[in-house]
Formats: sequence, C-alpha cells, structure tokens
Amino acid sequence: MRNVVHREGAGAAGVDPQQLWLGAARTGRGRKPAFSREAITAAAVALADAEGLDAVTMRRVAAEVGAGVMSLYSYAPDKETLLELMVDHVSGELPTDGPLTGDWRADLKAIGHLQRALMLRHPWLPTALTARRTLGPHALAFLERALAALRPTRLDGAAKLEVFSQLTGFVAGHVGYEIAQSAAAEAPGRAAAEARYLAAVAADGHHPELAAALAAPGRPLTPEATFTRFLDRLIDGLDTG
Amino acid sequence: MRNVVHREGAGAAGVDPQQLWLGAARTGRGRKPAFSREAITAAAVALADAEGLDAVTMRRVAAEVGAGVMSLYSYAPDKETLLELMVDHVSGELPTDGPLTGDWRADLKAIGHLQRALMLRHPWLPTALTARRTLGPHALAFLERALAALRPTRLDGAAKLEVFSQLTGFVAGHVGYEIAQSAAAEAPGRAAAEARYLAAVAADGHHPELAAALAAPGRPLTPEATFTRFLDRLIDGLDTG
DNA sequence: ACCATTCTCGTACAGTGTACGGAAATAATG
DNA sequence: CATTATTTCCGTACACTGTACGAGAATGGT
Repeated sequence: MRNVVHREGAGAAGVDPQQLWLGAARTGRGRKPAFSREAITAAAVALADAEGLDAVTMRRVAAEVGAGVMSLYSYAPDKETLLELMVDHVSGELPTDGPLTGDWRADLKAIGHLQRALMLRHPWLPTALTARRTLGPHALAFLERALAALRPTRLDGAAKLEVFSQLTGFVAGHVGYEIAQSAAAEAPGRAAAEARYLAAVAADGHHPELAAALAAPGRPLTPEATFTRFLDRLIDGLDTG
Repeated sequence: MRNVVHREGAGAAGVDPQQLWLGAARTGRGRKPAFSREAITAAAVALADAEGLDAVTMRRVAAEVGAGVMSLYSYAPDKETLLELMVDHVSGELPTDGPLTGDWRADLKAIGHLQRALMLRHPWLPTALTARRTLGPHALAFLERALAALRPTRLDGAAKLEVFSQLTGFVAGHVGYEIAQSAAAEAPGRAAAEARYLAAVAADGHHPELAAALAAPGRPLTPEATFTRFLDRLIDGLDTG
C-alpha cells in the first residue's frame, strides 16, 4: 500500500479527518522520512505570507523544502489537505491559555480581535478558510477556549458551536474586505479608475442616492474602528438563551 | 488594435471598470459579432448553477454557446472579468423597485433576505463575491435601493456605503456556510466521519468544553431561523449616527 | 540474506488560462 | 467598384497546474 495516512473513504470528496489529524504513528519499518509535515507546512505558509496563496503550488513548495514534487504526497494526500494543514499551522499562533475575565461578551470580543490579528498577519487566511475545513488540533484548542468563554451563557451545545462558527465567518469576511480595500489603496491607478467610474455613474442622473452618498463623504474611519463597531454590535446582540 | 473594450491601464491588475461597464458602443465598422456578452454570461451562469463554479472553464463556456474558445476574449478580456459579468448578471434578479416601508431597519432586513435568496439560488455566488469586485449596473441599482432604505438614518455617505458592503459580506459569509453545511449533510459518509472525529477528540480528556457541547445538543435550528437571528442582531445594533 | 514496508522522485498526462496571428467579414473611403 | 481599416472568429501553441504511475533506494524485522 502506498500511503498509510490517507486511504480514501467511500468515494466521498476530501480526506477522513481522523486519519489526517490522528493518523497512526510510524511503525519504524521502512525508509525514514527525509522531511516532515511540519517543515512542508511551514514552507507553504511562508510562501503564502510572502507571495500570496497563488504562489503556493506543489512545485514551489517542494523546491522551497528541497524535495521532489511528488514527495509532498507522502505528507499530504492532496493540495487541499495541504491548505488545511496551513490553516491549522497558523492557528497555532492563537493564544489558548490566558485567563478569562468571566464577562463572556468581553472575552468573545477579545477572541474576535485575536482572530482578526491573525488574519491580518496571514492575509491569505480568509480565502483559505472559505474552502472546506475540518478543525485541526490548534483550531480545536482555540475552539475549546471559545467554548469556555461561553460557559456563563445558557446556550446549548449546538448554539455555542454555531456562535463560534459565525464569529469566525464574520471576522474572515470583514478582514477579507479590509485586505481588498488596502490592496486597492496601494494600486493608486486602480483606485482612481474605480472612483472615476462611480463618479460617472453618479452623474448619469439615475442614481441620486449614490450621488448624494458620494457628495457627503464623512471622515474616513479606520478599519480597526469599523471592525470593533460591527463586532460589538454582533456580540452585544447575542441572546444568552 | 485588438480589443476595444479593454485596453489595460498602467500595469495594474484587473480591468478599468469604466471601460468594462460603460464601454463604447460599436462603431459599425468591422465584422459583426456572432455572439453576445449576454449570451456568453448567461451560459456561464447556467453552467455554474448546474455543475458548480469549477465547471466554468473557458472551453466549457465556449462549447456551450457554440463558439471557439478564443472568441470569448472578444467579449471579456479574461476569466476574472467573466466572473464579474456573471455576478452582475444574477444581480439583475434582485428587485429594485418595490415600495419601501419607511422603517429602515425592516427595509434593510428585507434586503438581506433578498440577497440570501439569490445566493441560495446560485450557490457559487458567495465564492465568486469573495474575489475582487466592481459594481456592475445591476449591482448598482440594488445599491441605490439600499441607500434609499438608509435615507431615514443620519449616517454619512461613506458610512452608508460601508453598511451595504458589510451587509453583503455578512450574507455571503452566512450563506456560504449554510451551503457547505447542507453539502456535507448530503454526503452521509463524510458527515459521519467528521462526527466520529469530533467524538474521538472530545473523548481524549483535553477538550472538556467540546465534550460538554457535544453532549448537550439542543434541537437543531433551521438555517433560515439562524440567519434571521444574526441578521436582526446586526441591523438592530446599527447606530443611526 | 531475505523480504515487507516506507519513502523519494523522474516522467507523463490531462486540463487550465490565454498570447499569437492568419483568415473572414464588414463598413467607410477613393 | 476596389481598396483599406477595422473588428471578430478561432486553430494552434505554450507555460503551468495537480497528480497517477512505478521504478529505485533505504530501512527494520525475520
């Protein structure tokens, strides 16, 4: 047999998470691995941090690690799985052991800010999270912490899990938007073109509200402040069940 | 010159939205187009609806409309642009002319539900929206309506635009999650494997909160109800400035 | 010494987006 | 009407992707 880690299931897409995360340890038999899942994942993360998710190709990662391309497949059954490994790898940067205040709303907000900071450090993360995702050990440790923060509420289990999932989704969405905005700001020609386009549309007479909105700009808000405001709204609005 | 619609700007990625959406009309000169942007876009949308976004390749779309592959490039400068055309195409399904109640929160909630319904009808939409996006005419018409709904508030222009953007992002995030959930439910082996994995993790003693959450399931909530709850929280929490 | 096992990786293949450039069609111009 | 400019059509080709296959190398158990 060719790859202990991932004999596939009954035709379904994706990899059995149990095999992936709790896979059997080496038997000792056979050739020794020349690389490690850790090292490969770290290289892929470094690549994504430096050049974006599109730069993460099997060939690039292999070159970075000094392996042959196909050797990667001994450590991850396919590229999608490698992405999941990357996600869990950076999830390890999230602190899971500080004290909780006991004010679950405050704790949850802190958790949201931690997630945002992580995503800003790894801008490819919101995109990678969109894909199918099984929780790896680091993500599970962080989930454990979020559940602990939610302990004071009387939400049932399913509701707690859902709150965490929604929170993560919200943060990913917001940060993804933030990143797109700042990327646009760094390409001045592009941003100017977009502004010109909107101005042209507003001037056509069929979009009075847009024209009014563009005419009354207001002071520019920092993304941080906007994030905090929306996060607070979301969490303050949660029912305690 | 080869393609009037999209002479590119100063090296920046993407296409000038003004050229794309307000491009000059035909001069009359030259060979007559055998297809249309509409038809091509509609074919791409049908393909995505039926077989998912991955099925939308230039070759497949071309075959579907009966064109040669490279002919598509006379109607859209690249594939990313075709995706934007698709997004705006389905955005045309959003109603923009019903009466507003005057209760801006209610109106905004209705807008959110419309967006959700659209995304459920075109499950690839949340994914496609994640990418860079310039507002096409249909999206602009809908934005116009959202701004009208926000008229009773005293938010400044930038804040209104931001609320719309955040609302769209939130809905996309939620529906994307909804779709992933239901897709997992339809692959029973996969879902069972995931449940087994979580159970195994909960049983390891290091995740007491997770174990507790899984033990106290609560009745399953419909996605619709969950969406409504989160949407209400978000909108009820908005400051009127 | 043999063998089962495990890992390494060169080669190959199907599939992708799209650059290039010739052929065909059309309208304006002489 | 002939010419020419313009626009569209599309076959071919290329670089690049993920990954299936399978031969060879390394290891530990017997």
